[in-house]
Amino acid sequence: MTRVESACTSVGRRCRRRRTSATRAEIVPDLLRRWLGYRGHEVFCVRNITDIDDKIIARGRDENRPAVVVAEEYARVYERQIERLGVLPPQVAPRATGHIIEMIALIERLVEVGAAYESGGDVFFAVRSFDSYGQLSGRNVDELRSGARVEPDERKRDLLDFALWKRAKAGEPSWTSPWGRGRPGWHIECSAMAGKYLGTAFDIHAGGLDLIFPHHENEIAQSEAASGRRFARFWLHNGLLMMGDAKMSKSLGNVISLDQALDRYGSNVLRMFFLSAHYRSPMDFDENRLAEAAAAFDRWSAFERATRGLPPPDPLTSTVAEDIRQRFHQAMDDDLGTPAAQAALFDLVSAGNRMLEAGARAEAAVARTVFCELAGVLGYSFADRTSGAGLYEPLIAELLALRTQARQRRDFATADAIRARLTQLGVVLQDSPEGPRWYLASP
RNA sequence: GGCCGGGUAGCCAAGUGGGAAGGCAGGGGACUGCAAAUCCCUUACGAGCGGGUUCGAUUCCCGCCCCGGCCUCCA
Repeated sequence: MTRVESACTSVGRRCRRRRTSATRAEIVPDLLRRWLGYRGHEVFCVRNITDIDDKIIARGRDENRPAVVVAEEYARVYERQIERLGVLPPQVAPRATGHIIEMIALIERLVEVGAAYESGGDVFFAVRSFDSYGQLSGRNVDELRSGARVEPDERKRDLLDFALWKRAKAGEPSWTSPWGRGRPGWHIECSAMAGKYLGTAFDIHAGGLDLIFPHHENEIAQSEAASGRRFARFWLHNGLLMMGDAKMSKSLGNVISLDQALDRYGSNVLRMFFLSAHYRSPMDFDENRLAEAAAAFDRWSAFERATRGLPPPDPLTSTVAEDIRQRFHQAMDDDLGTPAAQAALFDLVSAGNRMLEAGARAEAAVARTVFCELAGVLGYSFADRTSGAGLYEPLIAELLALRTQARQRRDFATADAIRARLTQLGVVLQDSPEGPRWYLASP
């Protein structure tokens, strides 16, 4: 069993930033999960949702509704969106506000072991009490201190200490605690929920590179100071997704929301976009990239379509397909090397098309099987676009027959008009030696 | 200023101390009534710049330039 915390997702922090990792921080752990699963590991995945913070409180006040209600609404919208992206749902998606008791217990423990102290209703983590603080992000406590530009807070013993519990302010949601009414600070919720659902020590913690400091660093400090055990064995940090300068993007007309992108391109294309670069590299989000990804994915779906009707492969193997499977495995085993893995898939598609061209149908069927298997591991799915038109299917067939008749009497004007009209209606027509084929345009 | 990551063809993007993957776009050809799809050929004597190590560097080392992140509250 591999225990994974997929990402610390905060509801309050949505899409305002020029640079964000939110979507990638969902795609990347999803990829890891799928790959581990394919490799025979059982994966238990938790996605923490932070549903209480300044922004949520502010929004609740603006909308004149309880903050937790607002938060839950946004959380569900978020989850729906991520699901549309084809991200497998986690086994557990705990909410911070449902784990106040666990957080309080954790903070009490930290106070007990001398890693935290109460100060006028606030509780702070004493950073200097934790020797390896800064290790994950490669920071040194003294340098951090000299670089600090914030005015000293007299309630803290040390500038670097961070809040575990915040004394309640008027009009804010608060909970009772041993230190009076208040609410949790940022970071502690992730430690509490990870501890509860994954255990005090677990395998992999994923998240955006932007969270490495201070959030992940603080999670480690809190969790390890309390448990005395190693928190996460491995960290999977994804590079950021640059949304570009909002003004500039707007003038170029390439600013697009995740929902819009999903509507326009579908989840496969989004996935192609994200997996085209290595997960640790930074990448730019703009619509030209999406259009390129769409063109690239079209090549895959064309192959899938072309091989759909092939008889299932008999035991015959294809050395070409097996070589490619090897390449794919090797690329993915080496730190989820999706660019190389996908390159192998593109080569498989080329080889498969050549098999088709050469009439090697049995071998092409093997290529198809391997292709679908591997693309499936990456989370791609191929819908049947040659059916599903429901009642219209017989009508399409009828129009195709009319067009074929027109072509036979060399009435190309009529034939082309039928094809053009069908295209307008979202039915793509392609002639082949075996007769005309059609499919519904994506997404 | 400090720490970290990155600069590879028109665009995107890998691997590698010794032939620079793959995709998109472009050009030529085959097939086709046409189109689409597909196939074949083609597009970096060069990898931000300058040094160094080496028989040999895009790949290692040093310096510089540029881009980005973090270094602060909040998430």
